[in-house]
Amino acid sequence: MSGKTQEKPKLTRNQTLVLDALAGAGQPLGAYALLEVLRDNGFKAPLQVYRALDQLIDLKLVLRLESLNAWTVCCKDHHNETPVFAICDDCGSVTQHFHDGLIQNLKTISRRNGFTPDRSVIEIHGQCDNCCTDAEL
Amino acid sequence: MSGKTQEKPKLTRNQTLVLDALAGAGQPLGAYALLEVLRDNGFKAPLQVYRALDQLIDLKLVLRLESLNAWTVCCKDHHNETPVFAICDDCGSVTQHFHDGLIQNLKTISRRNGFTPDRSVIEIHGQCDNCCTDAEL
DNA sequence: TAGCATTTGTAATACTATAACATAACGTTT
DNA sequence: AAACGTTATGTTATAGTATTACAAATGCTA
Repeated sequence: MSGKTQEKPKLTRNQTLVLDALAGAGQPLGAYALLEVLRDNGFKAPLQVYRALDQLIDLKLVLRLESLNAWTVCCKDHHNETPVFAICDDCGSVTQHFHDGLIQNLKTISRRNGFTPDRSVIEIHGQCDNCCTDAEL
Repeated sequence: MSGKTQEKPKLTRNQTLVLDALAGAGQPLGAYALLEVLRDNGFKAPLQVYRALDQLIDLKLVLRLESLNAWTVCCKDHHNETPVFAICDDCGSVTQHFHDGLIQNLKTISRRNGFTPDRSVIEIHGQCDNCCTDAEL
């Protein structure tokens, strides 16, 4: 408990359950995987998951990985920055990275083309350190 | 015509049909939209579309828009570069852009984290020039 | 507590993608 | 041309992902 963690503007029960499930998983989960995880908590239908996810995304607490059809918790202290996801296609691990220059380049591309950016999807697929090392053996 | 257009290493019938349908659409199409377009040409099942798309992607003639579940033709003369897609959430128009610096940024992020990149997804959502102008009225 | 907005529950359905298996077309070697 | 392996195709069924529609419950606020 360091300082002020007033991120949560009082989440509802379902939102809290979904957020905790994602945080506990340590990796992105699909909607139906979340549903299975939360059955013990009374979840019975996909919509309960999808609704909570939509709201958590609005609150910038959760991010969607478009190329995986999955969701993950937003990186602490970076709730207003666009993340770059590095997705290992071998082991499924996903890491988040932040790079100001890259975001500036996206803005430059947008401006040059008269495009008004709202949100960006940046996902690198490949192999993580562990899996590369394994492959060398 | 102009010069050597030896891009096509002899496409099969279904591949040609799908590629032409995408090129003719002028915007990304979903798999089932393609299926409808190609029913007159004998297409009857989604798999015919998905298989042709997979092959065209391998040939780098078609690209998938992950956040739209749709596909579009690869920009001429850029078949080996990673595109940045600008997607208008109002009118659905999609444009492709190429930016070396941005790709370098992705490589830098990867290298710093011991990640070996294979393919990247870069999609900006927002409003295109036309739709921004309309909104100002 | 009455009224209104938001959240939740539930069932049904729509949309997207793949598995499994049979058949046909193609290329190459004899 | 016949035999073979390979690739492409056709077809049905099914798996995986997401939304619509409507009813019921909850929470806020006047």
